[in-house]
Amino acid sequence: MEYKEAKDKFISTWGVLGSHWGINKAMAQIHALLWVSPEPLSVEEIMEELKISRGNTSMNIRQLMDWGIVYKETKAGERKEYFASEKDVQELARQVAKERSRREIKPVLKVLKEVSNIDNDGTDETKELKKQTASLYELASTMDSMLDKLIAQEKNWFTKMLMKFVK
Amino acid sequence: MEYKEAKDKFISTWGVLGSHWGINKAMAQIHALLWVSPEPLSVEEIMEELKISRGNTSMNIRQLMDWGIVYKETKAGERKEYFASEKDVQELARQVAKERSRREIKPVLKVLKEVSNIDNDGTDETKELKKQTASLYELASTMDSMLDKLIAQEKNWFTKMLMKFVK
DNA sequence: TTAAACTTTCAGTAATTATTGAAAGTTTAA
DNA sequence: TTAAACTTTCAATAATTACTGAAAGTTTAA
Repeated sequence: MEYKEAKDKFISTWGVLGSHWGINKAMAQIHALLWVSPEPLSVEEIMEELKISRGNTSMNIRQLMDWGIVYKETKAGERKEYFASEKDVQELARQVAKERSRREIKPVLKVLKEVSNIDNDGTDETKELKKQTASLYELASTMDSMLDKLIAQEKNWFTKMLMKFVK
Repeated sequence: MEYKEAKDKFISTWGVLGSHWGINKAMAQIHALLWVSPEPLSVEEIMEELKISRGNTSMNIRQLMDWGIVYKETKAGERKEYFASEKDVQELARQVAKERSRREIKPVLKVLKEVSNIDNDGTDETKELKKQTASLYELASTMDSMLDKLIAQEKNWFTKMLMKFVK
């Protein structure tokens, strides 16, 4: 496999993975492109490489910056903006964990807590609702605590921890 | 909050969470409904409760069965089929982990391995592509090994493991 | 200032994904 | 058998989501 083919395969696969995980294709592909690019890229270059419009590029770069995994860079003496991705895989994992926890897990935990704490009126339905949402609450909060730990720790903590269990 | 309100809130929240994670709303909501239902439900009952069509109900129940988290049950002397969800939260987590690993992580690992192993032609671009896809490969395979462990273990392993890190 | 070089926004449109509902298929009791 | 009771399929349609491109906005150098 040649460079170009391999790169395109990676970008395309990353796009597909993203869409399975609720991240739009363009956003995932821009990230993939920057992830493997040795130099920061301009909007023009990204548009050109991925064959997407200026608007689409601009909006998705912004989202990647909101997620904290893409940065704006300027080259001395140039007006144009360039974009580069966070290159450290641990840091990438930390940021993604942090954002998904904040945006998705935390709000669900809140609902699970509320629902599992409704008054017990003694019916089977209510008992089951309380029991089942409480058990999901436990699972989700355990997982979320783990993510919080991960987010708070230094870079290598995650891999170190995983290694204990994998080896 | 009353029973009905709490239940609807849970079902709706589960639907939203699903769509953030690439699972369609109807599928997530049917799962939520069965998860908190003390008794198995018929297709009619599910349609009625969630206000969705027969076809939609049927197709999504089938997917839930493919995922291994919903079962068909028959009541003695009745022709109609009833459906019940796996009620154990650990088992639910195991099944979801198993399916997502199989459907999404494994194929991505395959691509990452291929791409990171292309010939090094000495250019910066190729070096960066190899380096960055290799580091993703490491992360993803570490995580996947963890999932495999989880999938293979007895029910409590997951929580036990997590507890070590959370406490 | 101003105008060139660039970025962002957003209404309109395209593409994708989910849903319906009726027809086809299946099972079972009589 | 057969026909009633049920389930599944799938073409048509609706709903959602993503994308485009031109206009508006911003920044900077002269």
